Amino acid sequence: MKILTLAGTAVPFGPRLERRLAALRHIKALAEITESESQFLLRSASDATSAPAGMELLHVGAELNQPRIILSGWAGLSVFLPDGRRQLLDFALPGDLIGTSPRAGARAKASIICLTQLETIKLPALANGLDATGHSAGLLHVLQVAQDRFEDRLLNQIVRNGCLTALEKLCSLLLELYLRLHRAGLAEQETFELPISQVIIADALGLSTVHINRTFQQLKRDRIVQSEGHRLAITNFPALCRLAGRIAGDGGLDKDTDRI
Amino acid sequence: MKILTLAGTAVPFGPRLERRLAALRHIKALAEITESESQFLLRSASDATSAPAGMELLHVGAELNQPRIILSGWAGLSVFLPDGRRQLLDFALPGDLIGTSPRAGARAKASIICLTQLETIKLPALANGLDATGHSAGLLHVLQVAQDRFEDRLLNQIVRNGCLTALEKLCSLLLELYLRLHRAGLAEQETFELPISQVIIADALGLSTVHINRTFQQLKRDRIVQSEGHRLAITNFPALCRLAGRIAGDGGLDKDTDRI
DNA sequence: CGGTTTGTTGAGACCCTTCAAGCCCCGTGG
DNA sequence: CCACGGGGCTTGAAGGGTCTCAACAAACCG
Repeated sequence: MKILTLAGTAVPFGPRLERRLAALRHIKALAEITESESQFLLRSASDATSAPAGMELLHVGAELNQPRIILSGWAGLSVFLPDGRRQLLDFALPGDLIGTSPRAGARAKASIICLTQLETIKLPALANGLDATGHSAGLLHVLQVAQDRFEDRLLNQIVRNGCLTALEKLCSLLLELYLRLHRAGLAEQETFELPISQVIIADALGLSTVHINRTFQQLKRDRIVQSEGHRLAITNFPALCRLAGRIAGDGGLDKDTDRI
Repeated sequence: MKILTLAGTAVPFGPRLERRLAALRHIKALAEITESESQFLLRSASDATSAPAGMELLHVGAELNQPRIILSGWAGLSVFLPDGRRQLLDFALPGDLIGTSPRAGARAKASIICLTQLETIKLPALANGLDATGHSAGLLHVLQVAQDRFEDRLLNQIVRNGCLTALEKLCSLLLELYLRLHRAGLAEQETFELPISQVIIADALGLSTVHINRTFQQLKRDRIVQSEGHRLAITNFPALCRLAGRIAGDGGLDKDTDRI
């Protein structure tokens, strides 16, 4: 913990420090940053804050100048139609960067809603005052990688909601979630925590909850997945990939892209 | 045409110059650029090239380092599934910038297919060697605005394909196309050229061509649109907006955003 | 002019939705 | 302690939206 030995820096200690280090780990998983950039982040990160499920973390139109890292819990990028329908555009999982954009002055195009209790930690604005502080290259790259993955997920979501059947949609979503959680270290042995209700999955896939339920049952009946409580286990990975539309063969775990 | 008077620059004249000026107009419609940036673009733009319908302009995985402006014709961002299904993610219309990204080294996540005969003009790489040439701020802003609109359209496409009915999907798409063409100066009196077949619309909306056909007929029967040949006229704009899910009221023409 | 693409129409089947009801779990309050 | 209520999960039945298949007309193109 050589960070603590740095002269003149007011870095917290104990659990507060741990949260910041966790956030830093997530950042470093996106792109390589310099030691001085790490220090900058550690110093200017806030303490972790918690928000209850259902709370709106970011309103449509809000300026994207307040980056946060999700430490635990799930959130969802949502659009609400005038008549009450809701469409989930994307999930935000632990380790994901939200509330920011590589484009200075950009505004949120949709709300971010807590799907579970959510623990986040605020970071300094990464894009705006970068040049002044001299921490540009690495942090900019972090933003760009995050943006790149986000765009990948949007494209996948279009294909999912566009031309797949309900079974394929569900497989595609479960596979994406698994791969993302796996990369974040939150999935082992093809098993992961799925802390959201079937209502939310229905909103993401544009299906009714009743049909999500029946489709899920089919997936279990066919021994492709298996669940107890909120834990989901993939028991036939190749079949899941095939149904999800992924090209047969490897599971894509070794690839560096999110494309499914 | 003071451009021609510049000493030491090899700017073409006649129809070749006209194409470059058209491309420059499209760029300037995205964001303000300096006079020297304009000169840079005019000098390094290539001549216009034409590609037939069906041709693949950009392959998945290709590096996004060859910007082009569409001068005429339509293209489509497409994903192909192993079993032959196709999903159109986005349309590229005259004036749109393709084959580039604000992220240096980014790669195409989907193919770009000519939907009609397509006339394009190549520009110098805008993102890569920017700092060296000194043409950075304005051109970077152009890229970011283009990217921002692209992202807007992706989100709209998710909502469209996610939780709308066939009628609503079609209205939403027609409205987006109208607004984009209107901004590009290609629509007047709520009438525009729709040079694509119903098959392509079906691929974009994730519906069968048969159902697109019937839905289109319903739209005409309800006197919301009207068509002769490949020209489409919106005859009940408020109704179209309402069905498209837009909040009742203005048509959104005065707003600066693409959100529908 | 023939062949291909596009638009159109009908009939039947299938996927998915809606509505309704019941169950289980859990937190709340009496 | 139990009663109560709410949210999530499950199930059935009926209906509708959309698909597939098939055929044909019309437009387009070489």
